[in-house]
Amino acid sequence: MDDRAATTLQFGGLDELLGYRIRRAQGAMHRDYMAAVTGLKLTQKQTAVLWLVEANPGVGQGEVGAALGMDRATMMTLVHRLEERGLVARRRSRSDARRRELHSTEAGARLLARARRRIAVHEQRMREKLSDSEFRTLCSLLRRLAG
Amino acid sequence: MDDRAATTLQFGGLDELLGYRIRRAQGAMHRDYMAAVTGLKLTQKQTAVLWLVEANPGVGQGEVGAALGMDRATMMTLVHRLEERGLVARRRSRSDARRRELHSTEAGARLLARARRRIAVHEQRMREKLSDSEFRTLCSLLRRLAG
DNA sequence: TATTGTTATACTCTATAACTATA
DNA sequence: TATAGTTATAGAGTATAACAATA
Repeated sequence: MDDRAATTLQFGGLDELLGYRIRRAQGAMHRDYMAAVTGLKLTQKQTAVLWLVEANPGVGQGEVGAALGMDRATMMTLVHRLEERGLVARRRSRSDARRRELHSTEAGARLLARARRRIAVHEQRMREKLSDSEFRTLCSLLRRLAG
Repeated sequence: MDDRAATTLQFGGLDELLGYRIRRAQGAMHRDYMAAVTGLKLTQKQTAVLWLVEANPGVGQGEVGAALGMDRATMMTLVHRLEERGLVARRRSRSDARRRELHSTEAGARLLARARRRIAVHEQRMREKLSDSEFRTLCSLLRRLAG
């Protein structure tokens, strides 16, 4: 018999903080995401980079980083790993030699296609927790918060 | 002159994913949080642990981890660091020697009090982006998503 | 056998600072 | 001078597996 296990945990207001609520929701999304893409070895961030590179062939490394809220050094780590795995290619820009243009490789495109199908299932599973209208409201509020 | 910089980045649907929207919002919250608690050396997670320990003196390490969505090993890393810094104390439970009861130290309580004041400002700043009613809606939807 | 904590290990994200090359 | 990328370094969160102690 354990008194403590039976006792409800007091949150002392922690669970009323926006920061806490978002962190928990992101944690739940992350775990479901990881389960959904098992075996593909693609994190949320890596997928986002691949996704943007495929949608914007030749996009600058820094632009992708800025779009995803990462600084240059963080972006380097990510792109370096993707390049090592042959999922993206880096090319020097002809118009500005400082730039590195990112391109999706065939392997990258194939892997992204597989990931997309898995993510669709994952998104569907999470969205089922809300109505369509609630989903739109949530997205809109999250966008305002991030902006 | 750079064509690319002038061109709007195509998101190709990425920004319509719930996973993406939450990640971006969490990123924004995290950056604002870190700016708010500058100098205290307390991450969101560390603060959450301190907060729960203070609200539940003698709480089990595993319970805190479960409440925050962390597994035992992850929790160990966190508690270990807090203990090293003298912010929490670990004691063997008398009723169940497997358990470790967590207690806040004076230094931990003092630091948490300072953090709380900073976090209140941070929360206020972020909440200003929404109306009161929107804030409540957002919290409720996030809770559903995490549950 | 099941549970709690622990350790070792590994990977990812994150950022700062200093550096190179280019504009 | 300013910008884009790079490298080195460091801290933090995350999880898996194997292990010890205890129930």
